[in-house]
Amino acid sequence: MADATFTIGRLSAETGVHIETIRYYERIGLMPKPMRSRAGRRLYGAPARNRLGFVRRARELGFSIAEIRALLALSESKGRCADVHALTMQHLREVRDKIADLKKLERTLAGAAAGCARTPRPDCPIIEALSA
Amino acid sequence: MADATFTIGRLSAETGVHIETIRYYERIGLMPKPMRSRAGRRLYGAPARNRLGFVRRARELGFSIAEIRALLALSESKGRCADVHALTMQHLREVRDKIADLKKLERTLAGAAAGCARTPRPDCPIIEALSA
DNA sequence: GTAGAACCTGTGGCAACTACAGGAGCAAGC
DNA sequence: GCTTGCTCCTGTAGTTGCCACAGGTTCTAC
Repeated sequence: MADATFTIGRLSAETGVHIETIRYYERIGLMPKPMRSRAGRRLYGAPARNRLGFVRRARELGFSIAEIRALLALSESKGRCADVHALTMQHLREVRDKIADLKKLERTLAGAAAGCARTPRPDCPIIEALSA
Repeated sequence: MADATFTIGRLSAETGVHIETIRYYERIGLMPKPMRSRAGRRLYGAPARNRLGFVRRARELGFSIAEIRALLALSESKGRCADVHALTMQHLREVRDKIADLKKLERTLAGAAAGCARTPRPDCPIIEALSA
């Protein structure tokens, strides 16, 4: 648990990020290239675990890889809080837009489905709506 | 406007679906292979326009290609309205789940951003939250 | 007759992974 | 000391739903 270094399997287990995803993050430069054992296996330490945890939580909040790159740069360069705030607000706006879009969609779908449930006609009103 | 046949450019203009996308739909079998002119150009008629319109509207409602395939099959085989209704309700559930997820996200992001806005500390609470 | 639009096929790219294939190393039990 | 089975390695291809070329032909309008 407090080992200085550990392999990718353990990093994966501790952070909940798939092994393939960790290697993918390395490939695209989101995670730094780790040390290797004599046999060529990746060896990680606490900083890698922290960074990967950061990435995972940011991904869970829906930040894109590009946005996470920016957040990481800001967090490491001790960038101004205002920059982080701006990035977060930008993301928040996108999330809110998406919610609005989906709600509109929901109303349309619910309306179509309700019409269908009410009328036992042979011609389905959902299909009709799509064919219009 | 009432021509018997027209080319892909006109089909694109009339339906609002990109030419590349129409060819893509043909490739994956969502649209049938059209007739060809002697020079090898695709020639479409009203049924193709209707079908493509159907696909476009269904895509706008967020149905996946696989779901649209099912809807098309149901609409053409005069499938039971209940089947269409079930597919729509399934999709509606997915949309509602996504809305719920995004709302949770929105609250988290808004909370983090609000903390940041309120406190002019050197350490950004958003970064801290992600690092935790 | 020729300029430039519109069309053709085929391929590669995007996001953010996931899933192999085919091989090598490593730890533990017999 | 050998085998079993797990973990790891690289590299490539697949996923979804398209979009964007490149490099070529054909059609249309002046």
